Amino acid sequence: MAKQAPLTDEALEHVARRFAVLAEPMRLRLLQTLFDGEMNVNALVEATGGTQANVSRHLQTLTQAHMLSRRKEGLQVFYAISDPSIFKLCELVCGSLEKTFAKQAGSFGR
Amino acid sequence: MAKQAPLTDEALEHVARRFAVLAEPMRLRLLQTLFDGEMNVNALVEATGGTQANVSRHLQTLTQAHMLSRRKEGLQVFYAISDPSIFKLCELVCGSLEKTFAKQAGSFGR
DNA sequence: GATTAACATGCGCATATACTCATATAGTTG
DNA sequence: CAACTATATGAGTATATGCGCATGTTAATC
Repeated sequence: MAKQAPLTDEALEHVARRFAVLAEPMRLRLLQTLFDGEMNVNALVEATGGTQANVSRHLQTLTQAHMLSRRKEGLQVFYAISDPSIFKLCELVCGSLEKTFAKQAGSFGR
Repeated sequence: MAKQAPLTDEALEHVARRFAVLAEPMRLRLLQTLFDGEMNVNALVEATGGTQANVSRHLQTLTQAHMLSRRKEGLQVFYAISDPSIFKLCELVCGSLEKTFAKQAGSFGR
């Protein structure tokens, strides 16, 4: 654990943007679905229950954030998680949320 | 590492909300400032350069998300990081961003 | 109890973004 | 080249949220 140097304003904005990408339930669901491995858009549409247009947009956002990789094969496009830190991030947040919920003892709802 | 069970829609929304709280540069700056330990609002206002009203609002958001603790002492209110996972979260994202920037070789700016 | 200090909050505005619908693009097959 | 499939994208709308300004609230001091 090295001592943290304060981040510049620009760095903070980049970090914030990265968190913002993860701040949408649909994108999290897509990531979660991709935990099992590469998938094409249609499969993701069916797995998540979203519309094709919306899923496509979120996949674009995730790809631009360098969290997903994009591989074209004929008519289909396959997406896969390209940033392993995503797994740990989700684990961390889930673990932290479990503790919070444990404290609140099931009485969550804002 | 246990196998990940798929999260419910409700759980996904909670995770998303948590990420959303971290998706603002000003809130990240506040957290970063609080890495050194407890501080009162005035000190945070000076350290971050924000307005008092804005800092207060962000502190409220962070507290409601159970990331900060709030301690009142006379006229002053002291805030401190109450969720240790925040440190690891920031480390993870920063590390991941460094890799991304290394690939882009400094040519970031959308 | 009036004044002052530290912090919180109501309100309005501006901006960002998620969603839907329709349409465009790329690639395959007849 | 026409028809079809898989995916992407432009336009419009609705909602969320960050910010500034002003004001409210709580607590200490005179």
